[in-house]
Amino acid sequence: MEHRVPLDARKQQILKAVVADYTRTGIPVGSAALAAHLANWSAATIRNELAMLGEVGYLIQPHTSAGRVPSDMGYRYYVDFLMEEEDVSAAVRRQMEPFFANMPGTLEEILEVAATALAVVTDAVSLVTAPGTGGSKLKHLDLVSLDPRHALLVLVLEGNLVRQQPLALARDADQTILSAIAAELNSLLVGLDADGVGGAASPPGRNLQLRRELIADIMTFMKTVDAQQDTLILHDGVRNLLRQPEFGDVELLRQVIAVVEEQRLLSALIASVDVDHGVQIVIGRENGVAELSRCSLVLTTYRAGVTRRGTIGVLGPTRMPYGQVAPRARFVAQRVGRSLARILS
Amino acid sequence: MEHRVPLDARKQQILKAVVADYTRTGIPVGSAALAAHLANWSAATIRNELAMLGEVGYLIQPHTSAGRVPSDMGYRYYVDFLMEEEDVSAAVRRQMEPFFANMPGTLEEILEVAATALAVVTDAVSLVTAPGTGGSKLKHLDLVSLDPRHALLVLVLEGNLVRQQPLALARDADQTILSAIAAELNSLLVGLDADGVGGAASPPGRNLQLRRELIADIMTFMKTVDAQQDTLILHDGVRNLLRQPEFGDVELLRQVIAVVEEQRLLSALIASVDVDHGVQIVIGRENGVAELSRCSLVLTTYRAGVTRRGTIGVLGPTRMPYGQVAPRARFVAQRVGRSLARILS
DNA sequence: ATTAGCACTCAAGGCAGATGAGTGCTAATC
DNA sequence: GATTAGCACTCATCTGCCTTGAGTGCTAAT
Repeated sequence: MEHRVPLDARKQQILKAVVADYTRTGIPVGSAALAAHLANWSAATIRNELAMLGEVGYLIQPHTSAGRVPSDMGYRYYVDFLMEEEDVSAAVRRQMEPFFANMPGTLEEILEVAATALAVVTDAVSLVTAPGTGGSKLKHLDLVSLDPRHALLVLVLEGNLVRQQPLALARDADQTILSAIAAELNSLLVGLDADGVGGAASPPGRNLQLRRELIADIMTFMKTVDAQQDTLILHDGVRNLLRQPEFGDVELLRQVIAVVEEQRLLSALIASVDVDHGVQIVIGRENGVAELSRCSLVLTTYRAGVTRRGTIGVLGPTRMPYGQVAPRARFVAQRVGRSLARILS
Repeated sequence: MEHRVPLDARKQQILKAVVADYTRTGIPVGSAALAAHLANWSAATIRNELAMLGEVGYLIQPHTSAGRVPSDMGYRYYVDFLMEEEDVSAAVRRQMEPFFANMPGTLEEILEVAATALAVVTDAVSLVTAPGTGGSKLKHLDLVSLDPRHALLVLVLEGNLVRQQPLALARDADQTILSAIAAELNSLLVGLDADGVGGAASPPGRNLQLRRELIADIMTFMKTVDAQQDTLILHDGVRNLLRQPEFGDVELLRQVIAVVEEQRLLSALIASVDVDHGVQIVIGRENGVAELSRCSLVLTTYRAGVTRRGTIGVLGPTRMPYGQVAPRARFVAQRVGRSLARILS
């Protein structure tokens, strides 16, 4: 189990063929099948090479009389050195068309549509996180009177993210008062992030106490928004997993679905994605989550405005057509970025 | 296959015992097991009764040498006449506590939490629809300048539903102008529903053209919100299905999950729920969706404010402890109603 | 009307042998 | 020295066969 043993050209070609074949059929591939593909060498030669690839840990033999299957390490080598990305075919673009055609107007809806589209064209589970707000700045605020002692705080944050929160007021205030205060606070706070809001000092005058408390409330709420935005993960396409033969074992499947539905483990995993190095592929056990040891992740990021980024990706069986999935994920990420550019300032 | 054949007391008792046993174990129940429970009669007597219950269609025998399983009709009789609802136990309440304890502030989040809690305590898939807005009224609006030709329209609707939409403006307008217009429109439109907004006439004065177009935009957007709100269905707990032995067949499971994820069929089904007749139970084939023929639905409604209602329910295998699931669904629906009452005006 | 007794049915599980895909090794070939 | 044909060997999978036992329906006794 050496680390990244270099391979000569023939071994590379054979490894690549094994991955290709196994990805397509899902059954361990033997020397005869390979010899048919790679006409240059006989089955016997290939058998020798297979044995060596097995020794260095790139291939696994489920049992003595079976063919070979790529190990996690084998996939890693494949992905790093051998994989060729296919262009996103016209057929696939057409398949996604209906989703993108009437792209809706709000952030959440766009992400949802993207998740669905990506799930459809990758035959796996798609994962989409909302763009982190990472200390996003206040763009506008409003106060709506609910009753004399309660108001609804509405914030418009950088990126046209709208969030609302009901607040208890320290003293009675009707809509007229609230509107006046909102106007004052707008001129005071717009352009600041949560910390900036916390440090802002309301000038003396009418309703000082009330304004001070509202500023504190606004800061708290902005921090909450910043925090929660990062953890939201949409997903779609769980149904696709059920078609994969490797999940014929229902217990295995249950664990995977549990991880996807419960999100906790997933968000940790996704948080570790390197920022925008194209597509990042996490293979099998590399992900460190025991329940996902038979799964791989293909992750990329999309841009939401100038500074913010979200993650978009795919969770599927380790036996996945990486060469197709990666460009499709990137494609959807780009479309999302473009759609967001339309609705974000 | 008569319709709703009446049963004498003993047959009722036996049917009830069959349902109870089968629900617990998941394996067809035979005369011996029943004789142990119902000490009054011997296995032979029970065998006779089972045969008769089979003839009228309440029980099914998977094969000659197997015990009996309730048919959809059998479950229907059970649910209508024999079922006893269990109180929601202290243990279950405790299980839900953490979810309800820090109930969040927005509608979507509350529904999401409810879905999770219900899935956990029913061991099935929970379904939650947002409350229909059904012509909800405008409570407040705001306009935020994005750039001279674009503004973000923010609506606060009855029930503190906040929705936003970017708009293209007919002519340049900065934040000062927009704020002034927003104030005017507020006094003009607040309290009206989509149709009312459409019929409102802006008084002559500055920016009349702009105000008119904005009113049209607002009406269109309100209609969109009304429409989309009704179709949203949250779900959680797909993982629970995988534990049920009846879904050992992966293909069957795939169909169910596909229906849940794709929503179309589901929303039609849920839309047919009678308004607030307590809990409604749809058993097996009754639901009319072929893919869900082995599933049942337990549906109820929650109140959101005075007039609005949403649906909350459970999708699980036909073999489901209806006597437990129904009260738990009702319980969660009540808690949702109460939480919404807090955040809705 | 109920029930004990019994022959009968049939799914499920275990076992033995056949099948065949695929291997590793050896010896021949280029 | 590298390649390859040949071949014995391994072992999962499939098949058919048998056993087991749960559960039945029927008959005759209570």
